[in-house]
Amino acid sequence: MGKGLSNSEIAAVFSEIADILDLKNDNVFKIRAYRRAAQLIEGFEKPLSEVPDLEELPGIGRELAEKIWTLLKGEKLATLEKLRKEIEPGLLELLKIRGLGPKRVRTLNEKLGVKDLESFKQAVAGPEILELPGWGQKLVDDLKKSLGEFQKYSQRSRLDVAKVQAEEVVEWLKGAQGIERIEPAGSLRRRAETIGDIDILVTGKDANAVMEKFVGYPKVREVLSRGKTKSAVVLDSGIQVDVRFLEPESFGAGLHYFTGSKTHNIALRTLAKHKGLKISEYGVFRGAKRVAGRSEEEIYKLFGMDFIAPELREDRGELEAARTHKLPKLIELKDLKGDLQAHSEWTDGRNPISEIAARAKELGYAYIAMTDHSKSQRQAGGLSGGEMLKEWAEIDGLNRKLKGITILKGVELDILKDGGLDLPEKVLRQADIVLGSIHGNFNLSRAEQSARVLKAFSTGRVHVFAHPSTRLIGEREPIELDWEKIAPVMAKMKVAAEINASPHRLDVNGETAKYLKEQGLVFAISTDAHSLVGLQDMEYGVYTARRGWLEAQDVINTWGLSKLQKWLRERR
DNA sequence: GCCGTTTTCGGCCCGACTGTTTTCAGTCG
Repeated sequence: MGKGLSNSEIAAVFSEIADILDLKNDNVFKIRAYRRAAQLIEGFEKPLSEVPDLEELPGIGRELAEKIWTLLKGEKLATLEKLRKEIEPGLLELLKIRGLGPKRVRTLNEKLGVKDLESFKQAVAGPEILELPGWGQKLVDDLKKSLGEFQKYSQRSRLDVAKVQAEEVVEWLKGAQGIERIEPAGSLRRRAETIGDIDILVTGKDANAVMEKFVGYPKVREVLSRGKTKSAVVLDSGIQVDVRFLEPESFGAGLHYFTGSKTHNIALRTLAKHKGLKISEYGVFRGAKRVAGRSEEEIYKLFGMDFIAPELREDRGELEAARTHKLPKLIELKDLKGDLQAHSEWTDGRNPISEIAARAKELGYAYIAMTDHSKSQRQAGGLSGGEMLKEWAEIDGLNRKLKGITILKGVELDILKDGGLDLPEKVLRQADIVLGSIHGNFNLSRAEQSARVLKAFSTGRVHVFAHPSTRLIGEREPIELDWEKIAPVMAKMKVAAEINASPHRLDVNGETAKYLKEQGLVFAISTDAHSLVGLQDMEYGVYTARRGWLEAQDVINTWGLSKLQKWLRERR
């Protein structure tokens, strides 16, 4: 592993600089430039070290490019070191508390000597805070509440958790009078892997009725704001939900605006400006005249663009592709003809193979791969070569009996620390499909980790690289992998990249998938189900694939059984 | 700090909501 910083680490440096500048009340546009750069870098699909000319990136000029080079060399950034000395380090954390921005934090610091979470806690409890101009009892009470929430719920929610709660709120709101359309927007609509707040847009005849209905939702723990067109609440679960009411002629514009992403919106807005148009959440305007806004299609059309699916709206080239009519025809759930990772009671799954196969058939699949663990996964009941052969014999028997579904004889094979395979090749040769997975030694360096998987793939026995990064969302960081080196070998050895559909994993993620597709790889979207319910997670894998610009043909389990089998055998 | 088919200087996205105010500051998205 080199000492240079990764993209997300560089993004974090720029975010920190922006925060400190904010606290120092520096030039807002300079601050915006740093934040914009941080966002760009965070979502950038390949390592910045491989970008020949950083200044070509939008929002990166000479100074930021130089700073990036410094960080890539593993050197410290003088700017940041200097700025850090100019403020109390504990103040940065306070900015994350709802209701506390740079101005208030600065006031607290200057007038009351607040320097971190602890001293802030004391300040809101004491009497002096109420003497500050503009600080009343209500504000202080609100800040106390946000402080409590910050300590309890500082993380974002997983996509599946947020989606279910949003759907419940939508159902409830449909009971309000005069509702015409209701649509969740925001990162949830873009199917991002984690969700901050849930945004729901509504249009109809009676805004007041909608707001009244919303704040009366039984699972509301607290109403944060209640206005004519916008209200916000916190649910019992801790998730914040915002509801906005829009007039029908503005609904498309509002939906677009609140779906984001922010960078996508800014890019489109900039384009609009060049055409003498102004975009807001109420529509697209030429002067005072609204020229579009009822639907999103209408807005994109105005700019000569095809409709851009929400999953693509991350400012990763979608506007240009829409303008030149080169957007991908994104994969859909109905394109899937099978599931390529599932576990049975032979190892750590809950159900017998027969039940899983029956459910797969109900889901409309033509095939399902049983991929129980290999022997190193002791805690999961991993199988030895002999036991694996017995499981496959059971599958042979089931396949002779079953109609309308084919069970593939698979294995989720551990890639050992040294890159060795966890079962003998002569056993693996009898499998229909072999998934290679990492389940331990997560902390190897980038070089060691990459060499490990490359050695495993060089055997030619692995068909799919399963949950490559091994990250668990909100729980475990991804391992270090050098995709620049790994992708060409996977392409040559015909190893597909898995998009693990479990909402805990979503691995590979959308950005990586987009990059790997560009390197010529194919993909498997698999649920990794350990129960019958788990088989239904496929939708989350499809969302992730769509965020990676994948089409049906890029995904091997959209193929018919015979085409898939041919691909699986071709390497022998 | 970035950027340029009106500019290498002078712009940079902006509206809603709350609280503490009598017209606005701060925060948020």
